[in-house]
Order: sequence, then C-alpha cells, then structure tokens
Amino acid sequence: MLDLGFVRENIDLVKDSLNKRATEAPIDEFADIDIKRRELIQEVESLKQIRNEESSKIGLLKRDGKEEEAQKVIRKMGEVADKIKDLDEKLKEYNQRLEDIMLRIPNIPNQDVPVGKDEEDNVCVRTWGEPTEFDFEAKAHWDLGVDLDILDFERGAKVTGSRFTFLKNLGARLERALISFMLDIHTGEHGYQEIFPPFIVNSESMTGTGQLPKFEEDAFKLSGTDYYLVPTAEVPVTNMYRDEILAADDLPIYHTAYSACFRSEAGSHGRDTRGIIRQHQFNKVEMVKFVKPEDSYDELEKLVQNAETILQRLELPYRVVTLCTGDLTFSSAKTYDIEVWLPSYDTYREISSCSNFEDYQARRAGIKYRPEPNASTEYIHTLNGSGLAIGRTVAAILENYQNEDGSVTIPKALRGYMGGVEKINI
RNA sequence: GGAGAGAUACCCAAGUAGGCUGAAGGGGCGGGUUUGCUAAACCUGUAGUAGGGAAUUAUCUCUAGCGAGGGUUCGAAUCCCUCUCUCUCCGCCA
Repeated sequence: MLDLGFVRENIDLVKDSLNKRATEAPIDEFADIDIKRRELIQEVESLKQIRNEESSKIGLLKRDGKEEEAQKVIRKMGEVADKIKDLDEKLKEYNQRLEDIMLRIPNIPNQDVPVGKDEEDNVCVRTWGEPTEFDFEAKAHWDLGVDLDILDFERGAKVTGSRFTFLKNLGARLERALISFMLDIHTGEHGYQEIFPPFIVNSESMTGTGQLPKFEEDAFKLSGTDYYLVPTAEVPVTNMYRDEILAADDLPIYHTAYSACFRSEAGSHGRDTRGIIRQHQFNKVEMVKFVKPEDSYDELEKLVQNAETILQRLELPYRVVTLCTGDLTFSSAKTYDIEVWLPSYDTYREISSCSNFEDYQARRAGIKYRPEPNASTEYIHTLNGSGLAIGRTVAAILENYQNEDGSVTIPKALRGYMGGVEKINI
C-alpha cells in the first residue's frame, strides 16, 4: 500500500506508474472519495468534540445535584448522538471504499526499472554458463521423467487433476535433496535463519503481502473458512512480523523457508501444460529479508547473488533479467528474475524471482522499526526471492544433465544429498 | 469436543455501584544530577500510533484507540451480545 498523503499529493505520478505497469486501479474515484471522506470527518469530529465536552458537564451537574439542568443537556445531546451515529455509518462506507482503492493501487516502480510493455522488454543483466548443447536428440523432462519412472503425470491427474504430478523413486529423492541442499547453503553460508511456516494463512496475511484483494482468483481458498493455501512462503514468513515494531538492533532479519506452494493458475490455461513447469502444487525454498530502508537495494543485489549461488553450485546455465515496468508484480518496486536454461523450450525460463518491495508490504502489514531509541517508528523494507523453485530445478537438472542413453547424471554438488547416487538410470 | 481463567501502552501490571483516568504502580528505554570510571542513588521524560484541521517545517489543536466487531447510554476500559486468540484441567488424536 502506498501512503495516503503521498497518493493525494502525487496523483499524476501514481497514474503514470499505472500506465507504465500497463495496469489499472480505481484511481479516478480516489480524489472524489478522499475529499468527501475528509468533509465527513470534519463534520462528525466536531460533533464528537461537542459531545465530549457536554457529556463531562452532565457528569459535573449531576455531581452537584443539579438534576434538572443535567436533564436539559441530556435531551439536547440525544439529538447530537443520533446525528453522530448517522454520520459515522456514512464515514465507515467511505473509509472502506478508500481502503479498497488504496489496496488496489500497485507499488511505484523504482526509477531505474526499465519502462516496457511485457516480458519482451525485460533487460538482461548478465548470463552465467552457456546453453547446454547435445550431440544427440535431447528429450524434454516430461519424457525423461516418464522413461526413468520418476514422474507420473497420469496418476497425478487421476488422483487429483491436471497440473498435479507424482514424483517417484529417485525423482522424489531428488526433490527432497534439493530442498535440503538449498536450505543448508542459505543457512550455513548466507546467514539466513531457517523457518518452517504454516502452509495455510488467513486473509489478513494474504492482504499484507498483496495477494488480496486483487488476486483472489489466483489462490486456493479453503471453503467455509477465512483460510488460503499459501501461494509462496513469502506470505507466512513476511506476515510473521505483521503489526510488530522490530528492534533496530535485530535488523536486518534474514529468513529462509521451505514450503509447498499452491496456485490456481487462473488465466494460464493451455500454457506449459506438459511437464512440471507449471503445477498447482510445487515446492520452493524462499528467502525473505526485513531491512532498514537505506539498505534495501544493496540487500536486493545480495539476495539475487544468494539465489545465483544455488544455480552455480548445480552448474546450471542461467541469466539474470531486470523486469520492466509492464512485467513487474503488483507489490514490487524492482524485481530481478533468474532464468535457467531449459533445452526443451530452447530458451531461459524463470526459476527465481527476487524483489524489493520497499515499504509497500510493510505499510500493508504494519511492520515497523524504531531507528533510534525514543524516535518515532518507520516502516521497514521487505524483500524476498526464490532460492529456488524446486520443481523447475528438477526439470532443469533432468534436461541439462541428460545423457544419450536416457540416463541423467546427478550434479556433483547434490550427490551427498542423494546417498551418493551419481546417475539416474532407466 | 467439555469445564474454567484471561487479553490494558515497549514489557509486567492496577483499575466494575459507567462521568475531568487515556488510564495508578513497577520494569525497560531516553535525558539530567551526583561521580575519577563502572556500578549505584536521586531527579525527570516516555502512546506509540492512525486519521482530520490550522500553521508550516519549528509547532498547535481535535477525533479515534484498554484483543476485534456490534449494542445500551448524553457519556463505556468499566454494563450486554458475538467473535478471535492465550492459559489451566478433562476427553480425543498424528
């Protein structure tokens, strides 16, 4: 959420940001609602001031035994009370409308985010490694997985539905190995504290990080409850500190968390229907940071490097791109995507997304810190990034490490986590 | 699921015959005095916040706020209702 006063004073800048993002928000209503709301506030608050003053007079009159005079004031105040009740109800409607508008305005992109329409306009920052080349006909991971008996799409579809898959044998083991591998590096080498979060959160948490109210259709809601399956560990982990004032000495806070992630994938019917690139349920190791505002852009660079480290250890070729304004997610001020080389797609595909939300999520979620003792509180900055999406990492390993005989070599860094297995054979 | 108890500021905690209590008292934290330093003692300041208004960058003022949301009332931390969470005991259970 943006600051109310900021939006009021910079309405053109906000509109410009919406244009650059190629998105919409009910911004035209803002000025009208904002003005009417403030008029109402003035009216009702001056009445409340009168009520407060007169009511304490009634108390004094009664204490002095001047019952008749007290009754006179009480009668008069009865009308005022009715009027207040009436205005308060109206004001409540305006407040809710204004809050809804505010919650639907996306973050302002940072100045150095390239302006662009869609992913075509993202800017490549660097590449690492070379796209893998084969001197035989390479298979896609969905064929490799079935042939190796480690992925079972048909039974996934039978037991649940499309975009659900069983992992079997060394495939299941590989999934588990990657989770441990990544968590160990982030905790052991990058200074993150490990968290195992709830996989179900309430609507307040979903609002805090920006999934609600605008993207309700992307989430799985538990029927008859206020609960949602987490679309990413970002939601529970960022909301851990919702409505809290953090000690300045405790910052920065780095958390890393494994979670399953659940996404309805509304609006992406027909995309990535084969394989495990786009599933309703997938695993992810996430990194979340809570930092002082002045440090957040340095922290973003470090965050990306932390994610890159994983790919480098796995020796998977990738590139880093800066998302342009049109491709930027709702809450983010700046995002780097890391894209891994996927031979079956003959291109790079997103495997990590690292974002600086500045104070946007912190304002929504009420996460503050006190810079100096007795100073007033300020919103902290939040960041998060995948480190990495496990399913896509499995796909990348299968495809990039495949051999001519249909076997898949296990990356060296992972063998200790695979019980020494060096190769998955048919 | 059953039976109790509770939720007050950064933390602990007092406060029910509703009325100058937005809240006693501690602790912590900030400032100060004493002191060669530390420790200690004493003095003192501590709703932070959100939203209005006036002024303007120094401030002043109002409204809200005692878990959340309703209700009663001229007036609610205090009375009534609903909900959430925490704790204790019982039952059940991975």
